Amino acid sequence: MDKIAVEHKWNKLWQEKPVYKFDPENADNKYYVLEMFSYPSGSKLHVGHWYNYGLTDSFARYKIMKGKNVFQPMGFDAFGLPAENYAIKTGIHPQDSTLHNIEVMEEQLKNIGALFDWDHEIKTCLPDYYRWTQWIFAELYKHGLAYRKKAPVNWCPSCNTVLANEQVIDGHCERCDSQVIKKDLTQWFFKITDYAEELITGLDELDWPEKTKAMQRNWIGKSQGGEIVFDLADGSGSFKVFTTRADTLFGCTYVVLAPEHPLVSAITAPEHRSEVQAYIEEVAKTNEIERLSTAKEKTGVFTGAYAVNPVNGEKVQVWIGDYVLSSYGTGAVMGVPSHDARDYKFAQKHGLQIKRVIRGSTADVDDSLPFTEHGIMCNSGEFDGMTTEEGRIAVVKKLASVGKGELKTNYRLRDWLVSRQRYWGAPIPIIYCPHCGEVLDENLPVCLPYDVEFRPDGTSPLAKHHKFIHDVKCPKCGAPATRDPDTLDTFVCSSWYYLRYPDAHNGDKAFDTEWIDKMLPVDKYVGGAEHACMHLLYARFITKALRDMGYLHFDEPFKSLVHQGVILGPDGNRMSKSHGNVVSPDYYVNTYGADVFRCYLAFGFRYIEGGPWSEDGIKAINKWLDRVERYVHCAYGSYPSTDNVAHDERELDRVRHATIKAVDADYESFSFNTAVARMMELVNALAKYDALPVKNAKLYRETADDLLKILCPLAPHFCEELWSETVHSGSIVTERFPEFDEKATKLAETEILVQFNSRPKVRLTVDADLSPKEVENVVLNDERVKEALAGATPKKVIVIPGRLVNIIL
RNA sequence: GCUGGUGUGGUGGAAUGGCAGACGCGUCGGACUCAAAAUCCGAUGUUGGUGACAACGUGUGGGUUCAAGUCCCACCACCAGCACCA
Repeated sequence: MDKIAVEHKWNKLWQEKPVYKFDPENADNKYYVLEMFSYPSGSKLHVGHWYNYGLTDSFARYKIMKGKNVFQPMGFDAFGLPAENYAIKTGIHPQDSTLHNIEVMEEQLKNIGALFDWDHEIKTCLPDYYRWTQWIFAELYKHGLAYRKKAPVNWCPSCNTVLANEQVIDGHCERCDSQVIKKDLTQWFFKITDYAEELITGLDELDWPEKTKAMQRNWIGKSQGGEIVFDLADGSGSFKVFTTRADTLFGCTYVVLAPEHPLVSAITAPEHRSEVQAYIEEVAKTNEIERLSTAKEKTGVFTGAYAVNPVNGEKVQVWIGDYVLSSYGTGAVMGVPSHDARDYKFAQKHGLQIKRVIRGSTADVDDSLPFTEHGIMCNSGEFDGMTTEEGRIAVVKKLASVGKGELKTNYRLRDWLVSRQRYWGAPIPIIYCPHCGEVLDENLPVCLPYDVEFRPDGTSPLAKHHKFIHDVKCPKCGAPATRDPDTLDTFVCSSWYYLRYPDAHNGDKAFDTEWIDKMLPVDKYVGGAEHACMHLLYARFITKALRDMGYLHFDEPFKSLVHQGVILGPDGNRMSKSHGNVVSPDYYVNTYGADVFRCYLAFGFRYIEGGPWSEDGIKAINKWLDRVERYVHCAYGSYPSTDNVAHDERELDRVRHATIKAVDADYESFSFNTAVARMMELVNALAKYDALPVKNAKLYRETADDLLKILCPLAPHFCEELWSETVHSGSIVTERFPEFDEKATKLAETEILVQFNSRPKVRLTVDADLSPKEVENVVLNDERVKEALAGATPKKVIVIPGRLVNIIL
């Protein structure tokens, strides 16, 4: 068969007259399969696209054959930096390059032969989509989940512009290499922290890879402890510290405030002022990467002020240090050098007192300082003898009773900064009025103007578009006003696209609530693991926020998640132009065809693992499909029918049923490599059978038909061709996946291994349906076994039906 | 440092606690052929033995069990993510 010609033929026929379509009338039986949509880059589909889209399509096809009403849409995450950077380099407008790239990619995607539902296609850069992205911003705003505040951003003083984190390389600007500094700018945030707790607890019920759930838990960083009030010794005020180890409070010998802490300038003593000032300026210069480096020495300066340890009234020094983060907890920590490695270093360096208050709970522990293990409290007054676990609660409760503390849970998760000083994104629908201030623009879409100077020169590109910024009146009072010049992070676009797909052409709303309540959640979501803490977290947040607003009624967007592995270059490195190890699918697709390429990707790797590319074996897959073709032709050739069923026919039937059973389970669990292996075994069985002089044409044909059906998800064009070549009418694509007969998967007789004291000794064949007791009898009465026993009486006989018998002497 | 994962022949990779290495690749041998390609058949964990066979063998060291790649404990290596989060 000329596989490539055959693929072209069926591709064309299927596009003219689709053989499968999602049926909206049958939503009760829906199965929503979703691959993470792709960024429309200028280059061709790479191996990773094929791996993700090709094999997930095989899964979707399997589900269709299992009778599911599968919905598998496709679209493009079309806003974003690369298009804009490309425009800066070449002068080609992002909209033009993006829409062109999408056209090219649509064609390429069709070559895979996947059953994407193009009627529901989404392009996030078009107004009929981003209009609703803006609507989501508006709804979040109305519900207090979108707000503006000053935040530190990466600022390049030479280019005079804000940089995204990815554009900061080792603390320097990627374009001009000058040192990046932190600058406070007013930015829009989404209040994802309101959902921190539910985003953690919700993970428990999700069928997601443990790794990904762990990453999200870690990212959200729940931490239970207490806030403790320290009064200033001079009575001029107080501040709080957050700690998870209140049990060590008696060992607190100093406290450290973040340099940005609001109290710092007020409490600094005159003789320390110049030193403190210099330190704060020094800190402002260092970038965040350096500041947060664990390797960096713990620096800090004394403010000259003293605070009172509320649990024992002791006076302790107040320091400032850059290792204390203003954005976490209260921006202040207590220093307990005896029981915290970092505090220990700090205290040693600055000559601060070290006071032990926890001892080991058993004598044999190494209790040298700093002692960071759990143990028993000592030197802690009334709390002496308590375990650290009891103490960390008891101390806070005691302080709470006198108004000096409370139990508190903190999260590491920060609110989501969504402002981007970039052109190619969805404009933020906010208007600034001189009289009314910040006003939401509900007249959507706020269209992104085409004629914009997007070369970076220090301000947001949209800020220079006079008409966009100024041609607007305040919706409240009608006064001349201005628009927000920033655009939304593209992760906002991708945080809700799965909700739009089922209702992609709805012109009245983002989606119909009743309809998406039926269509969601996504039943199987497949994409790269690199999105664990970004896209996958944002999407969960947006779903929960929309649920609380009443726009939908489910808690999680993606019930079941699979990460495909990464196909590396032949050298074991990630494929990249700089490594020069990029493998293009085109050569293989043009040489062997899309089906062979897909089958090879299926067979060569564990799907979730991936691995280095190697073309060894792609020929073997090609050869194997040729064998399939040969035996299918053989089944429909000139062999006479006969009812003379010999042992080997039963064996063929057994392999057939066992294969259907195994392949069914393999598709279900994305184990495509073993699915192919099982099918190879079936072909081997057909080959043996073919060699027999006596043939049962009916069984042979049924087996060949079944083989084509179970292979169809991985090689749809190839199987369709053979299906139509033989006597069948209609498409194989929508045939039911064959059923298997459990009884038929087993042999009538099985070989069992007889072990003596767990060592293999004798093999014998017994009827498969014997009970364990009967097997034991047969074995013990076997001549060879008797001989081996030599009259000895077994102490114990262990029978594993169908497998082995272990005789213990 | 923390979290998660991985570790099996020359190689990609299989194994609900029950005969490790399925299925392929590669290699070796053979058939067909004038020859080659294609195709087909056979062998292929390591070591010893002509041999039936024996011993060893799933990163290392212990343990549980009649039985461990699989379960438990301690470690090593590599990969990924997070990392001064109080």
